[in-house]
Amino acid sequence: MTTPSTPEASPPAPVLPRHFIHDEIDADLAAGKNEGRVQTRFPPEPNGYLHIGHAKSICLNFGLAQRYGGKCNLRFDDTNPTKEEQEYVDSIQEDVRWLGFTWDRLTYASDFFEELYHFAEHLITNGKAYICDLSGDEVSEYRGSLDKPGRESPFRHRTPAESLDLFRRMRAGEFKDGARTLRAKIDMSSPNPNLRDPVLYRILHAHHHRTRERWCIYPMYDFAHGQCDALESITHSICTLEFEIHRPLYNWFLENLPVKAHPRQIEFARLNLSYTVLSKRKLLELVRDKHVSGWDDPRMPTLSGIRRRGYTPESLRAFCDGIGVARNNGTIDRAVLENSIREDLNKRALRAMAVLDPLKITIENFPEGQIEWIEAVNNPEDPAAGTRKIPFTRTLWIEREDFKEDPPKKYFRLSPGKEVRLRYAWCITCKEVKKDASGNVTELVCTYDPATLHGATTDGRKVKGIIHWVSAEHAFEAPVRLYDHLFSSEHPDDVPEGVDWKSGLNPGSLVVAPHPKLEPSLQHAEGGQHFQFERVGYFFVDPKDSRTGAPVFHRTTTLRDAWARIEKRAEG
RNA sequence: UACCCCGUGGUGUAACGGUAGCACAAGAGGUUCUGGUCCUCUUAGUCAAGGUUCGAAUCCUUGCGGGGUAACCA
Repeated sequence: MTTPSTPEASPPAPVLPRHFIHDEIDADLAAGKNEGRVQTRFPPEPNGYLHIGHAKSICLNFGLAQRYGGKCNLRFDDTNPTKEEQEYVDSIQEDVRWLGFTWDRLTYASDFFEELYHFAEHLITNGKAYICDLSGDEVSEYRGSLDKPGRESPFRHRTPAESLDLFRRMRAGEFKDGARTLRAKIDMSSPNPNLRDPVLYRILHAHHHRTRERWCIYPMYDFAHGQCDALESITHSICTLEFEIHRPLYNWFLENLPVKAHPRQIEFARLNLSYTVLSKRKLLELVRDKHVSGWDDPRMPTLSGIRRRGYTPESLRAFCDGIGVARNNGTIDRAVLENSIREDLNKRALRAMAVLDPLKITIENFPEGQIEWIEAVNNPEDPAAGTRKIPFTRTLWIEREDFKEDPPKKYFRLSPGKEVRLRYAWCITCKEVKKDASGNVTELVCTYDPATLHGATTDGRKVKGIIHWVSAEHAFEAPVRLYDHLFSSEHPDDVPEGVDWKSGLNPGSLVVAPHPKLEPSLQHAEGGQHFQFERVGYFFVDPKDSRTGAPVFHRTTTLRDAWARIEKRAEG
């Protein structure tokens, strides 16, 4: 007999939090716009690797499409051939797929170069754009400044016929880079500098990663973006706050061009994360100047770096859904990200024992040569993960920080004469401390209580501390890379005038454990697997550097550590 | 100095003129063979001053604070 499922019994579907963009879309839908369609796009420029800030945008754009039963395109905004590369195009697609999203159409702004060119001729013909012969410096001088209106270009009143001829000759390659531009004729005294006759096309004799040498004039972002949106029938063009001031121009083009659709631009605040930088320029600099091993260095906030660090797409999506979407500029605490991966990995990561900073102990009343195979749970959160056997022998490794000769108050771990439980095994008591000539502890001699393998002590004495261990005879060593914040300061972008932002780099962001001792089952760990090293942290088997039988571990994040907090508080 | 946007606990985000809620962080306790997980509880907020209203985080005005904008970048 099965219990009939009642509505109460089935867990409610997770409701993603609403935000202001939903309000806007709902209003558009209610007003009957776009035939009830919702279509978005994620429009990266292929000039760098995607980072976690892009993840927010990806989750937003694809998430909106999912929520409203619409579609989301992936569009490469490739209008500047001097900065864009195929390598970036490839990595971006990989990252979006990895995050778990499937685009409807894969497009490139360059797919629309011919249409954009004709749009430009249309503006010229209608007297709304002209060819300007001013140099770059002159253009910016004529533009005025934030508080001073601009002056009209002397070429502003060229006839449409003359401009059209010049524009065609620009395309034909008759002029050198920078010799002329196509400019919109809008308003040189507008308080919005974007409307002061913005440049639409510039001459660039450059190789483009897709169109090769086909073009020597390229549209500017403003002239390309909205029109591409319209050509793709995008309904809602979501972008970050710094484009807000471009919106009047975005709309001006759509109003003055023969486009069928009129998408709407909506801006939101980009993600900022503490203890890292999130600008492509700075990330590129870190890569180029070798402060990190590459775009996929596990300390990088890039999606490829975060992936190699051991973050899961599920945890990233949960993070992005949880932080909200608004128009306030703010910085998310790194701890929120860490919380999202801990929450995910706690449920799925297999447990194992690994001693990162080993200290040798000898159980003097445990027979030499004897091996006891002890059963250990693979994941207490998931019974289906089963159990495994771990070898216990007379000589073991324990964590050096799990022993203190002079234990502070509330220290539950090993110290002379004190008893602790070895996880899954027996309770031991420290009988003797061996040291080298300079006073460093080299070995502990302990005894074990054979009656304590399962359950408590027989005489009722309490053993509060539990520590992890590895059989010295069976342990193996493997590279274990311990990562920390890339920057020591919480807001690495906030540096005083004249100070290099890179001076905030954390010198301890990567520490390789010198002689970690791992339990034997870990030898067969495969690239891409997640583990929790009990009492230590979550670790990821690096798919890039690991080989069969020779895994390389990356610390994704530490476990929450109540003792560390107590210690820290005691210090100061 | 011009224009635009934004101000809700420490951080981020809800509340759509009607009980200021959630998450993270912080703190206290409980459970636990991970000082993990889990559970309970606590601290803590509407930038300020006026105005409209029976009633304002929400609408208006002013002030203050933060951010954006002057590439032939996106």
